[in-house]
Amino acid sequence: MAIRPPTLEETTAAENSNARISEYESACVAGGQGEAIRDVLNHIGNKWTLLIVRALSVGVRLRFTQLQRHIPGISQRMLTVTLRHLERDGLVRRTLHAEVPPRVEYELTDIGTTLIEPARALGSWATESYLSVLASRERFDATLAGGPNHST
Amino acid sequence: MAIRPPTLEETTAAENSNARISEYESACVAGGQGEAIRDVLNHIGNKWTLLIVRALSVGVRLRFTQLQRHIPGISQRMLTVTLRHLERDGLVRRTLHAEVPPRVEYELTDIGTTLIEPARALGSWATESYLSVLASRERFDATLAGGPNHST
DNA sequence: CGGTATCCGCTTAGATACTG
DNA sequence: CAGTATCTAAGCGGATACCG
Repeated sequence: MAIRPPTLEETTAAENSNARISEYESACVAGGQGEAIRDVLNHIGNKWTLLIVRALSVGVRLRFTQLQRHIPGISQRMLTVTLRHLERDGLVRRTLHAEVPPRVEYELTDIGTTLIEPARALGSWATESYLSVLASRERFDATLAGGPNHST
Repeated sequence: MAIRPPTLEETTAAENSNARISEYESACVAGGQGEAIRDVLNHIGNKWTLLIVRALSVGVRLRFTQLQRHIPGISQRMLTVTLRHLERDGLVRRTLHAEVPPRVEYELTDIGTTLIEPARALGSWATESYLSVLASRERFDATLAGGPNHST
């Protein structure tokens, strides 16, 4: 795919002749990246998915209870649900060993492994920008303390 | 930060001596990246944020209505709400021109600009993996059609 | 051990109507 | 033009209890 953001000129042109839509834009909407991005974000944007991926990203298979220890605060239910979603999407492989007591192990699939890099990039960004974001929020909230009208 | 995933040996060691927690793990939980990641994901993981960032990533200031045209399907309300969040977090700058009719322009801040790369990485991953994910879902749903018990 | 089932509250997002 | 206000439905996530 050779999709790239439009240049300034293209953007301006698209704005002026309101009817035309650039390749970039059409790629961002329903048929193209928009749907994929939104669909993917609906899954990896939830509370636990990236944390599970990070836990599995070391490349070793982990059992249910091990995962739970790796992700403090997650409930049994949410761990099950999130793992199920990841398995359904083909990002995580679940292996049930028919023993007593049962043993279930989880690992990233090949596709799941390709998520590690983007996820780490995002995680790094989050870590590096977090202080700045927190500071900005404080400033914003302090400024708006008086009026409900944003621009007053 | 010199945080890196633990090696296999470290992980195994951590599992065995259940009490110890590796640097990587502690960085992933509440005090460290976990909070930042979750907080950030709560914002950028919603339905529209990344689409807005992408629209603004071309580096040109866009007006409210222009943004709305760039992101088909977004409602006035959701555009307002999402932009407000981005502004509060210091990722987007809002400029109100005191004219009649009013003109408001939005652009990425410096920090907002640093989000472009991770966002694009994630977007690319989404686009490239989407077909595979969809296929996996179909397989998963077809296999489970019979029984509610996952492992049966 | 590794789940499932149920209930319930909170947040998100869409539709609609109104405004400086 | 660029919002705000209100209402509502759906989804996400937590707590608890029970099961193979």
